[in-house]
Amino acid sequence: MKNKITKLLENALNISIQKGQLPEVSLPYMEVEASGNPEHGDYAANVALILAAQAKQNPRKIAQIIQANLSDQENIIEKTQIAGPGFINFFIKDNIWHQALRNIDEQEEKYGCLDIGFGKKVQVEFVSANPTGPLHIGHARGAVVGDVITNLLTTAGYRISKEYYINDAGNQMNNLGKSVLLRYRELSGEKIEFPETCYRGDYIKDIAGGIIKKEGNKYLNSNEEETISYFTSIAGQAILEEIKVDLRDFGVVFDEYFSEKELYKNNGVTKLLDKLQKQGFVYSDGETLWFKTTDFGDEKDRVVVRKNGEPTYFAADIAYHQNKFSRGFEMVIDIWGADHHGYMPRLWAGIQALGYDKNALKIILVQLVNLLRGGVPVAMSTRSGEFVTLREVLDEVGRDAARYNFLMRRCDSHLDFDLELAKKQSSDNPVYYVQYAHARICSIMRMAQERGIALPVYADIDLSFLNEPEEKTLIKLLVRYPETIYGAAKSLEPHRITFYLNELAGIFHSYYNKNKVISENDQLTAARLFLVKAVRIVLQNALKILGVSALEKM
RNA sequence: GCGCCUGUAGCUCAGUUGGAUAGAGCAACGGACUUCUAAUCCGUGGGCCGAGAGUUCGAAUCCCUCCAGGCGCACCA
Repeated sequence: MKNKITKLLENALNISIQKGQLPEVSLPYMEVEASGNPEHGDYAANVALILAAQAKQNPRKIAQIIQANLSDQENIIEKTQIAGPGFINFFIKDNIWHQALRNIDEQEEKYGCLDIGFGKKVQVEFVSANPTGPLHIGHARGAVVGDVITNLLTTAGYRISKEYYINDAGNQMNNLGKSVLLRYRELSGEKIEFPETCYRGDYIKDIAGGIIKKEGNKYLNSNEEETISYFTSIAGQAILEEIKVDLRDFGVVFDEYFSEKELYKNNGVTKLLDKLQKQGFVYSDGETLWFKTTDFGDEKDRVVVRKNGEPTYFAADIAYHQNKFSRGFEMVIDIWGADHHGYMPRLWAGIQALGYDKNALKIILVQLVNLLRGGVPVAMSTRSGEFVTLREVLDEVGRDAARYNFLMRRCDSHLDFDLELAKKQSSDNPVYYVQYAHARICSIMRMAQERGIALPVYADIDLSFLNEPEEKTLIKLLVRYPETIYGAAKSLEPHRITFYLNELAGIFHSYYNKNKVISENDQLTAARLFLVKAVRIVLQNALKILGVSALEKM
C-alpha cells in the first residue's frame, strides 16, 4: 500500500517537472507514513517539505502542484488533502482495505513474506560460547536475537545459514582440561589448591567423576600434558553436547557448528598469515607478527603471532572470516556481546585486507543482561561457577516468556532480566497478552464451529458491514505488518515485531470487549469472522518469527 | 585519559534514515464479568525528552561542549 502511494507521488512529481510547474529537483527519498491520527488520513507524505528547500518554493504550494498531477489509475484513493506545513494526506477507499483483507486470507502463512533478499546467501554467526561451561543467561539474549534475526531474514527472502563458532583451541580450553584434572585428583583423595584461572562449577566435578567411573584413576601418574589434552577434549565434547540440548530446548537450532581447530588444519592459519605478510598487511618486529590494522582505522596494530609462536585468537578469526566468505556468503552477520565492541575495527581491518567490502560484515552488539531475582542483582561468573544457567531459566520461566522478554528491548539497550517477574503468569508479563489475543480468536472460531457457522469465504461475504472505527484500525494495522517486517529486516531490529504484536493484540482486545463477533446478524458475523481470522493469521506469522508459540487455549 | 553504548512519565522502555498535539506497559486512583475466555477492557492523573549552545520552515532524533551510568582499551577469548 505504502509502495503504491510512493509510486503515485513519484509519477506526479515527474509530471509536474515535465510541465515546468516545478524546477528540476532530485528526490533522495520520500517518506510515506501510515498516520496515527484519522484526521490526517490513512497515509501522509512529506515530499513537498523535503523539496521545499531545493525548489525554493513554499511547501504548501509544491504540495498543491503535486496533488493536481496525481493520477490514480488503480482508483484506490478516496481523497487527498494538504495539511499542516505541507503534508499530502491520502484517504484510501474502503474497498481497497477490504481487498487487503482478502490478500491476507489468500496468502495465509505467506503473508508478510518479502523478496527483498533475492535469495542472497547470508550467514549469521551467534552464541559461539566457549565450551568451557553451560550456557548462562547472558548467552541467552544473543541466542534469541540471532535466532529471530535469521527468521526475519528468511521471511524477507534471504537464504540463511546459522552458525556456531566453537572456540575449542587455546588457553581457555586448556584451563578447562586442567580444571577437570584437578577435580579428578581431588576425587581420588588428593588435596588440591584451585588456581584463579580454573573453572569451579559443579559440572567440572561431574565430568571428572565420570572419567573415574569409566576409566578409574589411571591418569593420576600419567604424563600431565597428555592427560590435560585428553581431559580437555572429553570435557569440551560433553559440554558442547549439553549446550546443544539447551539451545534446542530454547528453540535455537544451528545449521553448522564450526570448530576453530578446523582452521589450523593443513597450516591454514599460517598460510594465510604468510600471504598477508607478502601483501604487506602483516609485519614482524623480530619476536612477534603484527597486523597493520591501523591502515584501516584501528587505533593500534594487533598481534597475530605471539612471542611464543602461537597465533592469537584474532589470527584465527581472520582465517575464519576468510573461510566464511569463501563459502559463498554475500553477507556475513556476527552477533556479539557488547563487551567485545573494541574488537570491531580489528576484524573489519582483517576482512578489508582480505579484499572484502567492510559492509559485507555486519556486527550486531547485544548489550549485557543484568540478572535480577526479585529486584536483587545476581552475581555471575563462569569461572567461579556462580551463574544462572540457561537451563535453569528455561525450567523456571519457560521458553516463550524467556524469549519474549529478551525481544522487548532494542539490542543496544541494557536489559534487566528479573526471574521473579519473567515467570509470573500475570498481566505483568506481556507475552501472555499477545498469546491471549490469539487464544481468544481460536475460541471464537471454536464457538462458530459449534454453532454450525461455516468459516467465511471471501466471495460470499460483504465486508462493507465492517463499519466500526476499530475495524478499520485493525485492518490498517494488519496492512502494516509486511511494512514492519521490512523495517525490522532492513535494520536487523527484532524488537520491532514485539512492539507491533503488542499494539495489534491491544487493538484486538479492545475491539473484542466492545463488539461481538458472533451475533444474530449472519452477514455481520461472517464479515467479522473474516476480519478476526486475518488477525489470527498475522499473530501466528509474527509469533512464528519470534519463536514463541501461538496457543489455542489458555 | 581514549573509544563505544545508554540517558524520554514514579518504574521498565518505544518513538519507523528530521515531521503535525512526544507514546505504551507497570505502578496510583475510579469503573466494566448473566456475554465469543476478566491473563481482558474503559476512564483519570502524570514530561525542562540528562544540561547548554548550534544547524533549519521544523530537533527526542543531526553537529559541538559538558554531566551521569554501563562496557571496553592484552602477546585473553
